[in-house]
Amino acid sequence: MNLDAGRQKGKRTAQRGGSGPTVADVARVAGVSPMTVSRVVNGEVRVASETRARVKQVIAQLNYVPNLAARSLAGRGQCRLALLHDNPSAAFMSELLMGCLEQVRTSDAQLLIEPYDPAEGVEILCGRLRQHRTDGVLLPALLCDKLDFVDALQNAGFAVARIAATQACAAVPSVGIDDEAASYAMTRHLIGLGHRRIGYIAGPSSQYVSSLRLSGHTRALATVGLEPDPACLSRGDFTYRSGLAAAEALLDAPERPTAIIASNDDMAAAAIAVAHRRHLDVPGDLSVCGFDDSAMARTVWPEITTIRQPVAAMAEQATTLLVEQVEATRRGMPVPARQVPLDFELVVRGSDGPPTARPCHAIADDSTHKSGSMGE
Amino acid sequence: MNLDAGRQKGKRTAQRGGSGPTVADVARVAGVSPMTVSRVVNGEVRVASETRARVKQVIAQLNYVPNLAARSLAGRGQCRLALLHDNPSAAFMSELLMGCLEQVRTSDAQLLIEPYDPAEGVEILCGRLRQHRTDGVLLPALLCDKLDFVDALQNAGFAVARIAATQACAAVPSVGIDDEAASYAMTRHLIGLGHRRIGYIAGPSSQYVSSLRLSGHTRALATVGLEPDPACLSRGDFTYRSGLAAAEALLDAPERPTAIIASNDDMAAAAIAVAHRRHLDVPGDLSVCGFDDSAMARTVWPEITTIRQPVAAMAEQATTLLVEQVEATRRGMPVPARQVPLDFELVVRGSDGPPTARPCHAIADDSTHKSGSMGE
DNA sequence: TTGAAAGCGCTAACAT
DNA sequence: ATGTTAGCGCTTTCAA
Repeated sequence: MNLDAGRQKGKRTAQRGGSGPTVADVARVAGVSPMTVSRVVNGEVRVASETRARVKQVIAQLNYVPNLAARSLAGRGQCRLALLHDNPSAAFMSELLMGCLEQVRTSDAQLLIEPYDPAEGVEILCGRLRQHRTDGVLLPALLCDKLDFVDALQNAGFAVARIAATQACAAVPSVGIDDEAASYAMTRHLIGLGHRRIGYIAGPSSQYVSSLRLSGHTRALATVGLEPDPACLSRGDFTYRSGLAAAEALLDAPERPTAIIASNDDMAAAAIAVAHRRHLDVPGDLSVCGFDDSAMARTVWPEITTIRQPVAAMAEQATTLLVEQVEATRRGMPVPARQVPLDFELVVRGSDGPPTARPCHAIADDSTHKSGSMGE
Repeated sequence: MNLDAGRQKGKRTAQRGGSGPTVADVARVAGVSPMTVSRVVNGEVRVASETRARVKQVIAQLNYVPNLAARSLAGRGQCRLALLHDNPSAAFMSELLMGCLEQVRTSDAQLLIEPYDPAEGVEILCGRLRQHRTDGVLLPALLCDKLDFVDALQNAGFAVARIAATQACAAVPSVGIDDEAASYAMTRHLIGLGHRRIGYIAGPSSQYVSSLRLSGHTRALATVGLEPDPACLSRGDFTYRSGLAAAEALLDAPERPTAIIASNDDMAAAAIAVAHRRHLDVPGDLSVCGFDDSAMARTVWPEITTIRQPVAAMAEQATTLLVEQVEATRRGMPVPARQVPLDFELVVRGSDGPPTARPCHAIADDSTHKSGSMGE
């Protein structure tokens, strides 16, 4: 309200363009010193709870927001994080960015997006990072599974956090879902619908996540006494094109599966295309499920039932972890590498249904089942 | 090298953790005052070219980088930009973000991502923006074509820049490609390949961009004396699903087209799916082209020949424009709204070829034709 | 538990 | 054309 009352005394306040109230303003109104305000804002302990309450109240009343520039100048040195970027999926990157940006803003860190070309060595990369005064590195999917790469980064003195890693590694902080459990949930879902003959399109065996997802599938099968059948297993390399061939193979089997689970959405979309080419109705004649909830899952028709990773949340967590680490290291008290497991979601859309039963074409759009999953 | 030589004299230099050399360091080594260094760094005019050279040299030698926090604290008040976000395409957003971030960093501005739900009124939005002390708003695709919305924002006192706008509007700074020209180029490309019977899947007439793209197509047709044929025109609403129906209609025509141009990639992908369902080879029996170069264009098979908008570049430009505007306004000297036209690219991939000729299945991968285009 | 003083790195506004 | 002075808003360090 009469905020200016407080500002009157300032040497030459008010005329500044944008900035709002400062610690000094708050201090004056609350009748304390700027220092105390600072303490309250930063949640330090040694403040009388009475004082704290009063200050908080004034802060709210004045709508005070700390000036980040000033804050970082004054010491609590802003840390610089680099988001390494080689994952070709724009959708993934986009959501990742949203999460990082959000957290980076509240932690008052700086975020650089650093493209990484595997062709250039880690050495070169480290050089570039150092030039930018990078403190910590955010390692999203794929990249974070190259353990020696991660190692090299750590040895070079950078703090590291892994996002959506599938290789376990206790020495590095990580956030992610439990792929095995998610895959298990998906197959259980299909079994629950009544499917017994389920084709599976696995990823390339060179990627660890492939075996993780496959083993979740196999475990689910086992719960109803089903043995893995070679005729029901086919491999792709996560591209749409490879999904085409894999789906053809599955549907060529003497006894056609009533459902196909692809280990990512691109391959699932390909499976749908193949089904359509053969004039099979999806999900009437064939259920198809994916994994990842990428953009593809919602653009093709019918929309794909899939597993959603909370990418933004993961990015936020990872950023927090990283900032935590950097600040701890600065104070010379390293923290243990935390592993943060996050929940996945089984998103049921229009591409699956009970076997052989007639279409049920009503798209069960977007009703999502929350599904807990605890990593390690 | 012996950077410390310069730092020796400082009261208590060196021991700081991250930060590198400061203006003072540079000044000392160069034998000038900090102010002069500041002037050189900011490219001010009134500096003897000799002095400037010397300072620049020292800057390079010391690897000096200005501390943004200090800079913004000291006055040249960092401006806050909000990127309004309602475009569902993650790929678009992602690239947009990359561009913004890059430019935001070099202009020393702050970027907030502000989701916008059209359901909430502009009023609410403005309130939120003001709370965040927003100076300028970045308006990407779709949103920026709602002229009254843009107006409201300007009237509320925010600087605005439009990205990939299709509605002309001289009062607001904009960057984007010339959709009409791009569409013209695409059709000319197909004509050059020998196609004469070209199906076209337009966007909904409610979006201005649809007519822009359609008219470019029609103009190209006219260059070889072709009249627009109703049987060759079909409409979708930019979704994959609508593309399915539109393509069916086109291919049901008594005289089947030898090529289909869809006015975005999702619908083009749908057209390919329909073609495959009918056992038509793409591009052997039917060429299919898209628009936008979205992720879809490279995930389906064959990969889609399409028009690429330089989204990142657009975002950079727009950010620059916006910062320019905000700073001008602060100094009370408003600048005219600039319209910046950017070049598009015709990206030739595997989904098109000469009519009826046999496949030529060799994917002409990623060879891209630069193609100039001047807006308005 | 609180406050006072000093200064982070930079740049306006005034000297010179 | 260059230098001086003073402070941006905050936090650190030290004192009360």
